[in-house]
Amino acid sequence: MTFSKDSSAGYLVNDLARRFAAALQARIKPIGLSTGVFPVMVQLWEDDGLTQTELVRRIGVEQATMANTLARMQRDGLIARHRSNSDGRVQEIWLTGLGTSLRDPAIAAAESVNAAALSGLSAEEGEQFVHLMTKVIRTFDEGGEEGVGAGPVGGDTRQA
Amino acid sequence: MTFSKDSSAGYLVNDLARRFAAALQARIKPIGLSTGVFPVMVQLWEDDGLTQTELVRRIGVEQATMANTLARMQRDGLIARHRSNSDGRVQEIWLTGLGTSLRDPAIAAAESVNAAALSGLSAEEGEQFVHLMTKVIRTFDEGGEEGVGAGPVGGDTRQA
DNA sequence: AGATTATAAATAGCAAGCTATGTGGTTGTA
DNA sequence: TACAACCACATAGCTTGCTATTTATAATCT
Repeated sequence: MTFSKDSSAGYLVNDLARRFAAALQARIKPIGLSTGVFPVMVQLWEDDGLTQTELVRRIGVEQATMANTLARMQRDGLIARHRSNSDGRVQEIWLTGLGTSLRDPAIAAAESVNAAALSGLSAEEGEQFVHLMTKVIRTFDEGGEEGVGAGPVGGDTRQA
Repeated sequence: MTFSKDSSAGYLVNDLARRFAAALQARIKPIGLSTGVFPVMVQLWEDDGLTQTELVRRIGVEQATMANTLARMQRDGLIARHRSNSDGRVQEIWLTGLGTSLRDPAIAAAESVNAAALSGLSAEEGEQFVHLMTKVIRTFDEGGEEGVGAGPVGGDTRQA
């Protein structure tokens, strides 16, 4: 009855997340990126010119969080924002040359973090790990109304 | 080569951590606790009167983070801080009556989050999940110098 | 057309993490 | 004994997340 943190899924997930973030930060800070910016860049490398709303939908963070992140990204020269002509409320987010150029090193950094983190697991265990996390995320998504979660978190969890 | 976030361990861990945190927050906010405070309370419920340094060591957060968290906890009436007589630098952290009284409901809340989150897994899968997370954390700990991580994170990872 | 409602984004303010630095108290040593 | 080094804690300032509210533009409904 002593609530062992060593076997609490929530405790471990939180611990792991901070470790992953620190490891990623260490690798991408030298090229001018940070953890909060990373998911946005990933989306833009895939589809440039998205709107803020669409980024919010895909990444699953709150609109206010996204607005702040984009402001920092603009300040740091990673993106530019243009008002849409068809709808005066909308802003399209476009990568700058700098932003575009960071793609390959940034993705390499992220993949190296994943590889290092999973290096203690067999290939099979690594797949299991990813599979189980996906399953738990799905549980949060489904149980959202009745019980598990309470926020947004986790945009675009469609089953391909 | 499109860096699929759906199979990136780091991406998934981060997503999961935010979901767990939101779910826990929703359950403990009504009793006056928050996610940052929770690990500190767990330690104090186990060993009251610890010093800040000892809490830092056990929880694995930076000293500055702990100082801020403790300040909020004091402001909110969860703890009191007394200077040690034997060493004028040290402060002992003691739970207030309120802080002590929250133990059972808070632990129940945390356990209900874990149960809900893992409700989509079989008992075996749940154990696997916890086991794999522990293993990945150990990898970070070991590989710390040569490669994986870069911060502190994860206090007291002794193998019982 | 005018008033209401809805939507996109920004802003205010807080929590919780981090790095870097400051400030006293303690220790050890020349 | 004085001073240098060390240690515990606090503070400053940043990022990244959140909720709640505001502002501006569309869209809709009499």
